[in-house]
Amino acid sequence: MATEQTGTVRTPGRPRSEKAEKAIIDAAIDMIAEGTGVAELSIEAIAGRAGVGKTTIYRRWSNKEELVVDALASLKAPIPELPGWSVRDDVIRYLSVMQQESRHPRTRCIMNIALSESERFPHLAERFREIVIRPRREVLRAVLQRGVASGELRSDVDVEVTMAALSGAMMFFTKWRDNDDELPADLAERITDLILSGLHA
Amino acid sequence: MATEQTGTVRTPGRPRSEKAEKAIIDAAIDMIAEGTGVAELSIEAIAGRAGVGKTTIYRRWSNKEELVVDALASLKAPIPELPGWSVRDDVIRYLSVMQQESRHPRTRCIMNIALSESERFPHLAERFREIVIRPRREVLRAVLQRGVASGELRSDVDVEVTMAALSGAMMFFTKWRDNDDELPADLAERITDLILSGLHA
Amino acid sequence: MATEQTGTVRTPGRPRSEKAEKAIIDAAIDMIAEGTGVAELSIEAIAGRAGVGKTTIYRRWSNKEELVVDALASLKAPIPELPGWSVRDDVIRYLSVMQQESRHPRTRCIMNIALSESERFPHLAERFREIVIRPRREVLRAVLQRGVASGELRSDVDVEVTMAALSGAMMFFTKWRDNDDELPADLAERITDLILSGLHA
Amino acid sequence: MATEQTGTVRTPGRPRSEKAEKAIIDAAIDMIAEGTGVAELSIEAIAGRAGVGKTTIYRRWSNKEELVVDALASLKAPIPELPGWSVRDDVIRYLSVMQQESRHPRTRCIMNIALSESERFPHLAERFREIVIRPRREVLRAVLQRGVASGELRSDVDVEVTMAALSGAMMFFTKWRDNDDELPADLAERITDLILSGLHA
DNA sequence: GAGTAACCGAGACGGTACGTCGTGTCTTCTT
DNA sequence: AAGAAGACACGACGTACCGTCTCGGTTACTC
Repeated sequence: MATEQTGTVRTPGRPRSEKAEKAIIDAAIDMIAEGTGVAELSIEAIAGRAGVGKTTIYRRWSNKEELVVDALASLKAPIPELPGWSVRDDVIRYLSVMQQESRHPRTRCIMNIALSESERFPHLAERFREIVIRPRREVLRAVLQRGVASGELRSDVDVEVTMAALSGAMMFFTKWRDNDDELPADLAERITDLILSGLHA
Repeated sequence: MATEQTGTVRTPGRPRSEKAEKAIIDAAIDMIAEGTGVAELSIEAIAGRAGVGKTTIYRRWSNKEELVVDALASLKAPIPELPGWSVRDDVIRYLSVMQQESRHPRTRCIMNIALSESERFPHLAERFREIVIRPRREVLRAVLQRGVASGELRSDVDVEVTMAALSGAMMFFTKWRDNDDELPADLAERITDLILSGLHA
Repeated sequence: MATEQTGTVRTPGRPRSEKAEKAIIDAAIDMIAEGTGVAELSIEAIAGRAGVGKTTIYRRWSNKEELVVDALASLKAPIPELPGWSVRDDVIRYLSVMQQESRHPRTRCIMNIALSESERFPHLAERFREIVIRPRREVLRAVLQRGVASGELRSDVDVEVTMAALSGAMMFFTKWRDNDDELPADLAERITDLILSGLHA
Repeated sequence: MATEQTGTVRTPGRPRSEKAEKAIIDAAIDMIAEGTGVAELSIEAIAGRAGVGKTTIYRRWSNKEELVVDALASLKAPIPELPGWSVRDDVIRYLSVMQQESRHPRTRCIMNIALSESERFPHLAERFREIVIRPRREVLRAVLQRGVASGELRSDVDVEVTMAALSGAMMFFTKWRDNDDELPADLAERITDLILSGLHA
């Protein structure tokens, strides 16, 4: 939320309508999800679609950025659950889910917004890091650390760089391959095997 | 160029001024390089700075996108030259240059524009792939293939995925690390050693 | 007013600023009065001088015409008061005032606009007829009818044509005489005597 | 013509195309006659319709005004011929023709342009006076002077004012009557009788 | 018959104004 | 005091003409 509620003291006057808040966020998300470019995602259009006055939006968020940040937060994609049988299996599953998600329209939208607007709106990048990147990184780090602990991976593995290599390889391949190249079905496996090949104990 | 010249037939009327074209591109680049966000990069501002009428811009490019694409093309960052002594040295140098470039303001701007606008403007991503990604990929691929040929790398190395892992690790680390983490000085080495460790013959 | 208020029902939302409306009209009048041709009387210039956004103008008037019509209406030149001693005296006075007015810059401007734009903007002619021509015609008609009633004029006088002859003679002489001819000082008397000479009882 | 030919000395170079000149004037007249407002009568539109470059127009006339003036000149409405039987008959015929003309579309256009643009373009008024007003005035003056000479009119008639009263009455009635009033069929007779009534010897 | 000089059409040039749209702020009445 | 409605000043959008300027090509006269 853009405006914090200080303590539990009840402010005087009419309380803010939660319905309005929801309608605004929903309208914003709908428009993002419909592929409306971020350029066309005007405050006026959101207000119109939400059936809400512009004031009601600006009372809550002072920028389009802050609104988008909050809309983004409500889209929190589910974090993959990993069975934990082996490092290789877990990493493959992690990357597979990542690849799958990149096809799902809603996730695509989050990614697009996050990537395309993060430069314009620094808060947005920060928030994206916080709600999308960090939780996933925790999951992946846990997998690798478990592998070190279990002796499946060498004890001197550079965990941070390994994570970057795994996620980065998938993202780079997905986004910057030549358009006419198709995305290999076994990409997750190939990345995993390549990177883990030197890390086994 | 936005308008192609079909053959050598001369169109009637006054030819378009190359000077104006250059002034427009230069103005656009300057504004991008000064950190002017793409949002503030208005056609009117470009026209004003270039000392040119708006019509002269719209006569050549029908969109801000097309103009930015062409401006981008003229920014072609230099491709790193690699000494070729060993795969490890060349890859480290390649990644180091990549890391250095990401600090240089002009390159930063290209990257920012390319990343942030590529979703809004599909042509832009395509052009960026063509003039920035592809040439660098060729260089890196040559290094790896030379390594395979010389026996420095195993003969069954998955070259494409390796390239993605190398570049992706660097990009991911650079862009999505936590803000308070500092970028390690020996990042290029660490990435290289991690990924090549399993690939040596 | 461009937009009529139907009844007393209050429209929702912020009401239109009467101050802005006045500033716009004033700016338009000032520019007209300063001799700014109607061609140079651009909406942007009016907005600038009135310290008002263009939208605020277009919200009220959809055309330059409608704005000019309303500006004109607010310029209503004063109608001459006639002492009523005799038809001849009153008519002479009426025509003299008409001649005087044609020299006063503000009245000149109304006339110029009305004459020069009435063909382009039909509403303008209608409005001019209504607020300038008609009231004066009433005054003049009253004079002539009083003359008939008092026996000063013949009872079969063609009042409408007489009025047209009086006003028309003055206008025609004023506008279409050769440029090097000077306007005679006793023009009002000469016209009056000429036309009334055949109408005395 | 806007540019004068000094003497008969032949200027060097290719002579100006009379065909182009005619095409330009014709295009302008056509557009005026079609009721195209003077505002829409753009130089570019004239050039386009005439199949001529803009330069060819600007080489001959430096303004839209000068072009319109020349176009106007080529529209010279025919001067009424008067049988000369009696002053009354001639004046009635003169005014009738004037009234008829005001209905003919081409004449209407001349009038409209002349009236509506004469304030913006002073040359235009001057030219209109010269080619339309003055010749007609000569005809009318001749009629009145012949009447004085023949004894039909009093010898002290104020000829100039009489002419203004006759023409002015007709113009005023035609232009400024209330819209719902119809133009009386016998208007020319009524004006004539009214004004001449006091002038008979 | 080769120059030469002004013409021709086409159309690009730097400008100015157009009328529309979205921004973030404000002002009104209603809940 | 928050709600919706909508007006406010501002500024960019993309379009249309303005009057000027190049282009390659076309006449007509002069040498």
